[in-house]
This record gives sequence, C-alpha cells and structure tokens, in this order.
Amino acid sequence: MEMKKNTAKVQIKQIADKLGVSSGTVSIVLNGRGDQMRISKMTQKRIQDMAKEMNYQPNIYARRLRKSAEEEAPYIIAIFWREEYLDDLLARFLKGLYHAIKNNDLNIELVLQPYDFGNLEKHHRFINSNHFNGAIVGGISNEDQQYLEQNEFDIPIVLIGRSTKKYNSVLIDYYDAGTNCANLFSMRNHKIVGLIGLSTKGKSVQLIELAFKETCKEKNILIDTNCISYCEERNFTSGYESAMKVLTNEKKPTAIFVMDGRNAFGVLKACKTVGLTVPKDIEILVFGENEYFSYSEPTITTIQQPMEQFAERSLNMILMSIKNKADNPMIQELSPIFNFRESCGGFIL
Amino acid sequence: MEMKKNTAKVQIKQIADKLGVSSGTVSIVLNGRGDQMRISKMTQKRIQDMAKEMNYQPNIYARRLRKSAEEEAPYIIAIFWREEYLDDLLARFLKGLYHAIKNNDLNIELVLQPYDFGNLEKHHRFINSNHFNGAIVGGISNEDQQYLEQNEFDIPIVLIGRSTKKYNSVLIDYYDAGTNCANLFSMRNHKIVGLIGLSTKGKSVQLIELAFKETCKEKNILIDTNCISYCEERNFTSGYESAMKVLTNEKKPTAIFVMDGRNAFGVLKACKTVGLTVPKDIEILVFGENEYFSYSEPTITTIQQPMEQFAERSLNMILMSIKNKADNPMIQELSPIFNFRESCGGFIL
DNA sequence: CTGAAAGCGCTTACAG
DNA sequence: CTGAAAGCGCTTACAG
Repeated sequence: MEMKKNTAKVQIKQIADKLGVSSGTVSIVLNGRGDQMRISKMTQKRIQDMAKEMNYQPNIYARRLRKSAEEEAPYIIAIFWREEYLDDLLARFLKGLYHAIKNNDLNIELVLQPYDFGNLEKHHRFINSNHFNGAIVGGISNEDQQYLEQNEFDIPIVLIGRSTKKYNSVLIDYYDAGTNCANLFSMRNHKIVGLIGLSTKGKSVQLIELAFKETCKEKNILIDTNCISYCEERNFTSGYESAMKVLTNEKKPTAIFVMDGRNAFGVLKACKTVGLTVPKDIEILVFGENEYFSYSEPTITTIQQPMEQFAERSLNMILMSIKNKADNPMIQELSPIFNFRESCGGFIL
Repeated sequence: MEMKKNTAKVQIKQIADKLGVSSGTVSIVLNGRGDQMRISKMTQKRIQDMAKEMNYQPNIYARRLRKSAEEEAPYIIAIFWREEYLDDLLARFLKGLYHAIKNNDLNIELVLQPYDFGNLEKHHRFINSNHFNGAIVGGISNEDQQYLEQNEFDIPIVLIGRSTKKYNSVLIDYYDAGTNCANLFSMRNHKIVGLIGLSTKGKSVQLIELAFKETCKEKNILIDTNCISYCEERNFTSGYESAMKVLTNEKKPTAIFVMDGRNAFGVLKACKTVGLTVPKDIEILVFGENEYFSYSEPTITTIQQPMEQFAERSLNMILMSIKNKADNPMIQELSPIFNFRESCGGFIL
C-alpha cells in the first residue's frame, strides 16, 4: 500500500472516491443539508455510514478558513503556564483575561498550554505564527528564560513576572519588593529573622530573596544559615517541615518571611507546634495571596502580585504588539500590594 | 469606495498588489526567508514597511491548513466554564486534563471559553464543528441546560456535573450525595439542622438540597424554614451573613450543611461570633473541597466531587465520542469523596 | 532576483 | 438528484 502524503486522517475526498460521488455531495450530507439539497436517502445513508466507518473528522482549520470571508478570524493567543501554577494563581489570571475580553468586546481565542517547569522548549514548534498570533508565558524557570532569550520568535510574547531585554513583560519590581519586606521587619525591630524559600524557583523569586537578604544585612538583621530553609513543594507539609527546621534553630527568629503562599499554613502550624504564638512571639509575612488568608486565625499578612491587572495589561500589550509590530519590548511595572493582617503588623511611622 | 467581501483584515495579496509584486514574494519576505531566497534588500524593506503600515496579520487557520499535510491537526476541544467557577475548581480540572493529555501523549488543543451563568447560549455560534471538534461544558444553569436540550449540536458535548438524556455526562449521584449527608447527620443524632445554600444554583446543587431535605424529613430531623438561608455569593461574607441568620433562630441547629465550599469559612466565623464551638456545639459539613480545609482550625469535613477524575473521564468520553460517533450518550457516574475531619465526625457504626 | 501555479480541506453557488 | 469549479489565505516548489 502506498503512503500518500496526506496524514492518516480521512478527508471528504476519500469518502467521495470510495463511494463514487463528488466531495460536494459528501460535504452537504455530512453537514445535515442532505434533505434540503434533495440528495437521495440512499446516498445519504451510504455517505453517513462510510464517514462513520472511516472515522471521518473534519479539519477545523479548513472550515474556519472557508468561513473567514464571513466571520472575522479571532486572534489566537496561547497561554503557556507552568504546571505547578495551575491553581488559584491561574484562575485569577484567567478571570482577569475573561473580563478584559468581555469588557472590550475583543475577538480572542484563548488556548491553554500548560508546560513543565524548565521544559518550555518542548513546545518550541508551537511558539510561532503558524500556530498563534501571540503568547503569554507565565512561571518560567531560568532555563526556560535562557531558551527564550536564545531563540527568535515571530509572534509577540509577553512574560508574566520576568523582566528581559528581549520580550515584553508585566511584573512588579521584585527586588524592591524583597527590600520592602526586609524594611518592614527592620521597622518592626526584628533582629533575627527566618526565611522559608522555594527550592525550584524562577528569577523573580530569586530576586526577592536576594533583596531580602541584602537588605537584612544592611539593616543589621541576622539571618542565620540555619534560619533559611527551602521547600521542595508548594504545599502545607513542605512548609511545615521547612519551618520546623528554622524554628528549632538555636538563634530563634522573631519573624519569618515565607516566599510562597502555598507553604504559609504549614509554617503557621509549625509555629504552633513549637509553642510560638503568631504574631506575639513571631511574626509571619507571606509573598503570595489567597482568599483564605483573610479568614484564618491569625489572618495572614501578605505582599501580592496583582494578577487580575497582570492579565489585563498583558492582553493589552499583546494586542498593541500585534498591531504595531512594536520593536522595542514594552515593560509594565505594577505595584505589589501589601495586605496587612494579624500575622505581621504594618510599617511603623 | 467599494466594500469587498473579504473582511477588514489585510491579506498578503493586498500588500502584493499595492507594491506590484507577487504574493509569493511577500510571503517569503514576511516569513524571514527573504535573504535565503535572495529577494533584493530594497524589495524586502518595502514589503516589511507596507505590512507594518497596513497592519498585516496572518490568518492562522490558513497557515495551519497549509501545514496540515505535514503536521497532524490536533483535536480542538473547547472548555465552556461558568465564570464564577474560574477558581481552584477549574484549576483542578485543568490539571487533570493536562495530565491526561500528557500521559496519553494526545494531540489536543484546549480552548478556554468562560461564560456567564445562564448565558451559555450567547456562545451559540461557536458550539459546532466549524469551530471545535468537541466541547466540555461545566457549571450550567437550568436555563443553560434547557438551551442545550432544545438545540442540536454537531459535535460531541460532555456535561460536567449534569445528567441529561441527550448528552454525555460525567458526574456523581447528587441525590445520593444529599441523602448521605442527611444520613450522616441522622446517625450523629442531630435533631435540628441548618442549611446554607446558594441562591443561584444549577440542577446538581438543587438535587443535593432536595435529597438532603427529604431525607431529613424521613429521619425526623427538623429543618426549620428559618434554619435555611441562601448565599447570594460564593464567598466568606455571604457565608457569614447567611449563617448568622440561621444561628440566631429560636430553634438552634446542632449541625449545618454548607452547600458551597467558598462559603464555609464564613459559616465557621459566624459560629464563633455567636459563641458556638465547632464541632462541640455545632457540627459543620461542607459540599466542596479546598486544600485549606485540611489545615484550618477546626479542619473541615467535606464531601467533594473528584475533579481530576472528572477531567480525565470527560476527555476520554469526548475522544470516544469523536471517534465512534456513538449515538447514545455516555454517562460516567463517579463516587463523591467524604473527607472526615474535625468539623463533623464520621458515620457511627 | 521574482512570478505563476498548485494545493492544504473544506463549502457553496451554479449548472445540469 | 448530483458534479465540477471556484475560492477561503497561505506557502512552496518550480520556472525563468
């Protein structure tokens, strides 16, 4: 049997050939216009059966192309999103996108493309104008970033939470955020503090961490090496275990900076376990937001990225970039939001 | 100026015509193969400039179609998802889909289509084989369901959490779930119970509520009308307010069934406000799951839908349905999961 | 250095 | 009742 160049998929033409009818007839029948076009019942049946037998699947692209004279083609935007962040972070982002699309009555199709941290390049063949009009990329690792830097893409790309020379980005000033966290601890007179970090982290988390440490040093706040612990995973258990290490250190911290919201409740639990009351004995500050932080006991002080705004701005940026083919990458720096709650008081003025 | 039939969008042909070159040349230059094909720098520049000026956007469908001989077209699956459920419920569902796609090495493109509760029909022109190979629909209202029942669609549709005669569905037995919740309260010897419901609810929530009420009656458990309150919104505040109404009733309930997880912490807070300790004075059972329910104080007993399984099964169903064009709708009934935690003990055997 | 033609898979007037 | 042809927008051999 000879291999024809077309793929394994069955086309209308093949059905038509097998049945000795024209492809127009097949198309009409398969679209339910057989009666209307007065195709004989007999022919209709044969076509239906053959289509089923050959497992015919219409090519959506061909159909959409056919329609593109009547129906304006939407912009197709891919959202490449790190698998671990398929949580309320993504949900808030999607909500932001949906509202922006709806409020501005945009003709956009959102294609969701989760990827594994550090493996963005596995999607290489999709990140181009043969597949999408633009791409939003969230949660990249340093390797992913390197991959992006070292390649050329012919569609606008907006990075969420990463700054690069080459691409558009929407972010907060992570270094500044880290500095502010340390400043907060300084103004609240903490002398020994702890840090619960993440073992797999992107550039932005690294920046916060760096800034936090440097500023602590400047302000004469001690972060003992044993007061630093990195979570393997973004969950309660990992947060708990990391915090236990920090809390059982000789030099007891009076405040802890938790770098991922998903670890926060574990840290709180650890405090309780070793008999420390938050915030009386120890203050907790968390990077990352969750609706439950407003209702826990104690409620949790956070510094958060404005995801809904991120969504709106990144969509805007993609569209502007598509339209102008602007060459210089745009950068939108938004302000992080401090939510002062019970677990850590605010700045002392 | 005459209106041509093609849309406002600019095509390669128009650029070519304006410049007096062929569309092939334009295509080559725009795809960065100008040097390779030894198109004069001059021509390249003119083409680039004109494309920018005319704001040219390639038609993705045409490109994908062009490639479809080399590259197998993916199945395009739309996920119609109720806007209010763009939260961790969707996140868990997407995670499930991603893992199923990855583990089975499927060639599928996921298009996310949020919709407003009760307004699914606004997307009517997209729910067909001109746009997608199949659709997953989550969170429909009764009106949405009616809309679906009363129309014909030529692509397989899987409903999440709804059973109908006409469509595939993946769900749990909601009536049974409601019955079990009431049974649990009965076995734990509650005589007066409360219900915190939802004001905008789909069929499944209605079924749970109905079953819960009926079974309570059967088991001689009183649900005073004043012990029933419906939340306008799925959040803390709404849960708190509804619970306050129920808790200040004359006939004090000793257990409350909360029908949406997003209201749960508000209910807990209300208990605290009126001086009731959970579970000593009052037990709380929640429909809906969240990771924080395992860590709150008290931890919260829930009955949950297995979203990850929902995702996997629905994807499977769509694919089977696409392939077999199976006529009879398939129904996958999965078991809900009871998570017994502190807020309400388990069945007494 | 560039143009004309074929073809991706489909649907829809049009002709008979 | 059905077929042949045109065309959706694009890219790529092929020819010159």
